[in-house]
Amino acid sequence: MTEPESKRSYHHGDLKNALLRAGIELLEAEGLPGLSLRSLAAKVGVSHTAPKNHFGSLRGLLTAIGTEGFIRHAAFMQAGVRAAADPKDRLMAAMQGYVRFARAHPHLFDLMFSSQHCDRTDPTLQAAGFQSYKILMNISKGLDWDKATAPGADRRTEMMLWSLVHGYATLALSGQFADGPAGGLGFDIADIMPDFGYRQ
Amino acid sequence: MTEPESKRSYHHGDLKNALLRAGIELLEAEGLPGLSLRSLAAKVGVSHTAPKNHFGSLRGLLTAIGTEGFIRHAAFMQAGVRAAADPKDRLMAAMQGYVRFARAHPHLFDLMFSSQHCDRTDPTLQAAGFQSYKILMNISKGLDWDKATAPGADRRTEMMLWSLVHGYATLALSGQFADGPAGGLGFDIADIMPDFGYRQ
DNA sequence: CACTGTATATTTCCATCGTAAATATACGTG
DNA sequence: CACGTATATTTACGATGGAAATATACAGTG
Repeated sequence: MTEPESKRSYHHGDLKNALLRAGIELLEAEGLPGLSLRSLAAKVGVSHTAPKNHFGSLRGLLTAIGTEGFIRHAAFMQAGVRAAADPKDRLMAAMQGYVRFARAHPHLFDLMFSSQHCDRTDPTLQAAGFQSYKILMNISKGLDWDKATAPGADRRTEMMLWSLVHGYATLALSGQFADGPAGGLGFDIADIMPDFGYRQ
Repeated sequence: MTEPESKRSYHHGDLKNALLRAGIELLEAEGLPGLSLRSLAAKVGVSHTAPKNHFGSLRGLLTAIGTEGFIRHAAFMQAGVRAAADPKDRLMAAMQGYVRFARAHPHLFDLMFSSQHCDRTDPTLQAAGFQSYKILMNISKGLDWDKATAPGADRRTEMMLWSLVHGYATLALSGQFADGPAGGLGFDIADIMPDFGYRQ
């Protein structure tokens, strides 16, 4: 009774959001190959060209889904950060949130960073991505390491931490840590994070 | 006159290698979307179903290309390593080779790590990937950091370094470092690598 | 209320794609 | 030479994203 879920005859009324929600569901259930304009339209109950009015093209739809992905991604990072008081704990919480999201929503995570499927020049997508980055940005301020006094230290620190956690998440998802000599599994992001200190 | 490049009538003679070479060319020239069985077959001058005899399917072809990618990737890493005598220099050379390859062959690099397009259970692909990993493995031995005495220290060190360099390469390729507040560019992998020491 | 412009959705059509099945051709081995 | 097999081709099919023309409903304006 709160939402207009009733069947409209011709005009859907909330197609854009419905496509987004159903699109994410399809993506997480069947992966990217299962998410076609036609299968999505069928799931929502519209013609396969209806999405074009709202997203322009498949690429546009995927970009919108990627944007929503970054919003949820930021929420995962922020989750443990609030509770932590110590800078070190906040950093660890953000990193673990990053990885936790990747593990919980692997297909969405892949899509978000795929310039293959997303239009990375889209301002909305960029803005959403920056929200995630900003969390790491705030948390990495004051981190002490050998380049903390070099020119552009803050930017360096952000890039170093982001690279580390993103690489870990990516490699873990693609099963890269599993092969190797005898299975490299069993190590969390916390186990491979240098124990940086904080100054001030 | 060394290679049998002459026109054969029906049987190509060296189709498998020809498809691999032309496939990599197509990939680097037009990206993954441009590399279709049909466009590739046309480029080589055979029917679009000919590749099936050698690779089974498109996925099989892409997996073979990914394998070749790892071989070249390992060569890029190894390139600077030989010349360097100091452990630190060798580590830096390997890392820079990793990034240099990603920058020089972005589409190939993407494909190699894409479980979307490659069959990651393929033994040949896994073996090739492990060759790259082994270079980093040898070089990271003896690296000194706060987890160098923890259980499974070697494995931790490998994963930490691999995550760092792979994350950097991936994020750099997807243009992720470029957006943010005012463009995060201008920092090489050397600029964001903690200055680890070596023991012994 | 009637009229009209616009946003939304459908229908139809097309080029491209990967794959399967049946067929053709050449090679190698006896 | 003959025969089996590896290699290529031809033909056909279902699925996909997109373009274009058409239909339907909505929102103002008179």
